[in-house]
Amino acid sequence: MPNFIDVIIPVPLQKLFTYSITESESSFLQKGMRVAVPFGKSKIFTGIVFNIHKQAPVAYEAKEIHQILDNKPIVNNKQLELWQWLSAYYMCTLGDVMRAALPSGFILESETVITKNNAKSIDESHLKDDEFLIYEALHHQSSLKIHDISNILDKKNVLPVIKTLIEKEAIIVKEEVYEKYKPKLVRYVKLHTNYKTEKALKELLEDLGRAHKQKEVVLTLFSISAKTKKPVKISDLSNQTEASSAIVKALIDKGILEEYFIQTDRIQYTDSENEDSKKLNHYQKNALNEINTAFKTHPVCLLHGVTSSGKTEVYVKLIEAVLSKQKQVLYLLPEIALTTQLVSRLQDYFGEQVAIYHSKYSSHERIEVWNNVLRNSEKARIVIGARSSVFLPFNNLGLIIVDEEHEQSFKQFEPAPRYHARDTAIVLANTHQAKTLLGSATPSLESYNNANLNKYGFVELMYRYNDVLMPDIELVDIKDKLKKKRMKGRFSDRLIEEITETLKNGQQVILFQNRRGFSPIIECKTCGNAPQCPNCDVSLTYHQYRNQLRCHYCGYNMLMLQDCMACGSQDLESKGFGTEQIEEEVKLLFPDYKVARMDLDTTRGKYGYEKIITALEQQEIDILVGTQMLTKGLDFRNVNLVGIMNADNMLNFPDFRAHERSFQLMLQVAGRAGRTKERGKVLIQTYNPYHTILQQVSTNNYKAMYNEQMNERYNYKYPPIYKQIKITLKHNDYSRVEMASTWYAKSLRTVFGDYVLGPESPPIARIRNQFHKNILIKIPKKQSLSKTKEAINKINNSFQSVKDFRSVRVILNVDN
DNA sequence: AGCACGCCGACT
DNA sequence: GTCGGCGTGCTC
Repeated sequence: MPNFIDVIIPVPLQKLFTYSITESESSFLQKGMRVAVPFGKSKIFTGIVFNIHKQAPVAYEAKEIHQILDNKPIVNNKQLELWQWLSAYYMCTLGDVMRAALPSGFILESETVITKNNAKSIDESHLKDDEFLIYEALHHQSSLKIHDISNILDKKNVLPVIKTLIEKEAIIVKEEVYEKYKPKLVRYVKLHTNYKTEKALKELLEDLGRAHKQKEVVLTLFSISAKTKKPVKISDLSNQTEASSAIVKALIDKGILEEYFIQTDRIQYTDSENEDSKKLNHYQKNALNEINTAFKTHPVCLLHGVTSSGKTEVYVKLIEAVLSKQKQVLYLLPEIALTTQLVSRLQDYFGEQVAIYHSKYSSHERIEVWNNVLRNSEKARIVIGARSSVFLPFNNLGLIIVDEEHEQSFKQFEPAPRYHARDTAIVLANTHQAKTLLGSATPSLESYNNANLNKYGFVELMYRYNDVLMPDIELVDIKDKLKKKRMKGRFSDRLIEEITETLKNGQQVILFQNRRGFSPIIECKTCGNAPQCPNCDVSLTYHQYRNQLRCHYCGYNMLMLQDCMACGSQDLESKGFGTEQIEEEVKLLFPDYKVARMDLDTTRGKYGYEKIITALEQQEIDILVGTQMLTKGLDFRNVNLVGIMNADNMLNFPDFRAHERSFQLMLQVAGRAGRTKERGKVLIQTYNPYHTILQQVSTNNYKAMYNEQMNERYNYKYPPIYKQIKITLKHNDYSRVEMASTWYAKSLRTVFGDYVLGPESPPIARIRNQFHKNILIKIPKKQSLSKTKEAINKINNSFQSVKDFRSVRVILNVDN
């Protein structure tokens, strides 16, 4: 009886694909192994085995698989369960989930390799120019890839040329699959076994008498191995002898030395001294007990702990308890918080058992972490990671901690799956019967609401460690200051006073500027024209450090203009409020102090972020100007003043969560001030000091914010009162999206009536030359989510079958 | 998503 | 006359 497998292919198709396998393959293969399969006309893709069965497909003949890629499953059943949930809940394909879940090194794709057909001699004069160029190149190189050919011919569409060459039987093409992951091998040397005897050794050293360098290398090898009693790395050897690798190589070639390889992990953790975890204070102990009690009745618990309350120590105790039961722990953090002190703190406690997983890691490093988790290895009992670490192959998870639970960046927006890592983590924990702890100083309305409804357990930790007082928060009315002429640029007299005072005391200052959407733009003073991005409906922003105008949406850039594009006037003015401007102004106001800036531009590169942090810690920086990045998990002893340059631009952001987010952001930044005995100071500059959010921030009144915002959400039917799905349609032809979105919304209204909003053009209607339209579906609590999605899918299918609409891209975003 | 097939404009 | 543009349809 024939055997078959259903396979997930990493393409956005809502289908599994069936391939036929042999009897022996069927006894070897297991769910979760990778197979290389032919897909389409010529390509070979990596698929994950989802099902093994004997039901032959009826409508087509199944192809045979190309190759089995694993000995053991690399994805376990619990993960496949989670993948199915993700694909259903977030309305994307299993292929989308697979792409996001696996480190890219696991997903092999075939490459077309071209070689010369030696079986046939070709009259080169019959070849056209392009054909000749390729044929000629094959004389020098035995094989070429598509990419090489594009380079040789200097064009991108090379397939027709290859086709004619095949017809002329000049070349042969085949598909080759490369394993992308290669274990890292380190080169070691030892003396060749021929010279193991003392006599042979003596002769060797005599022979080398005149080759001083080589003799030195051999002697150094002896001394290193005598000292360390360990294998000797080639790199160490050539470092210590200052001999070039050529000399070592010569010795290897002569057969005097022998090289060999040992496989190592790319990520190595050196410091093996583990610290004991700290003793908890009274409040922390209480919190820990309450969490444990909550876990008895609730799978999820929310920990509302103010900044500096010592949440981390509580986490550490919880982790210790789970580890002692031989279970795994996942510690989720927003991406930007991952490069900070917190990670090293956890490593101090748990040493080698900590593995880190995030986007700055190379694909190879991620595969190593993946394999360690899969094997439940000692090296990855605790994974600290960004949102994608919910995809790791845990098999015995005991606890998930979602720190900074309120962070919006846990939700992925592009590409699909548009999942929320916090919510996914809860589902993941459930499949393992594990517990989830959500921690935040400013919980999301969603989680706080769930705690209020008793869906989650709830624990508060409202006392700062060592009884440090909450910073004193002062609102500065810049409208009033402007009227009274008490502003110097963007700085009010109050802010300048406080900065001066703080610096005088030898303390540091952080200035926060939320740049989002309010970067400096250039405006002509004569005609008011501001240069626009040719691909998007936004003004270009000015970047001083490269003297460029850039678009934040598509990356378009041009050299800074000398004169206005519209009227030619040279009177150009930079408007707006970026970190660069602030930095410039601070430097002028406080020329005797060191000023640094921290934003996307200055933290590029693997260690850019760390460098600035370290400089601040070492007090090489007096004033740090920065964006959101400043808010995450940083603990600076000597910062006593935080200035928020302009609170209004975040409050006025067009998003239903803008107020909630402003509150969270401002309190988080405020938390950076005064973490030691002395009480910190926070100044918030605003045009509207009577804004309720600002009042709530200044009194640190989370509950007031929660109640008021929930009221708003109720009135305007927003989450968490209603569930929400956003549908975005994109096309480069405006009238086409217009028509398509009207049709789409109308169909939705036949099912959901008034719960459909739109279509509406977003504030930035065109990005990368694509026009956007948004439709919003509100889903009341009592309405079935799965039925709703079913209906949407149905409408989506009929939409796709309208010819004119097929080219319109549709993006479904659940819980946006 | 890729990739092939197929039908219309700007070049030798 | 061809080269190459991208609309349309399919992938086990």
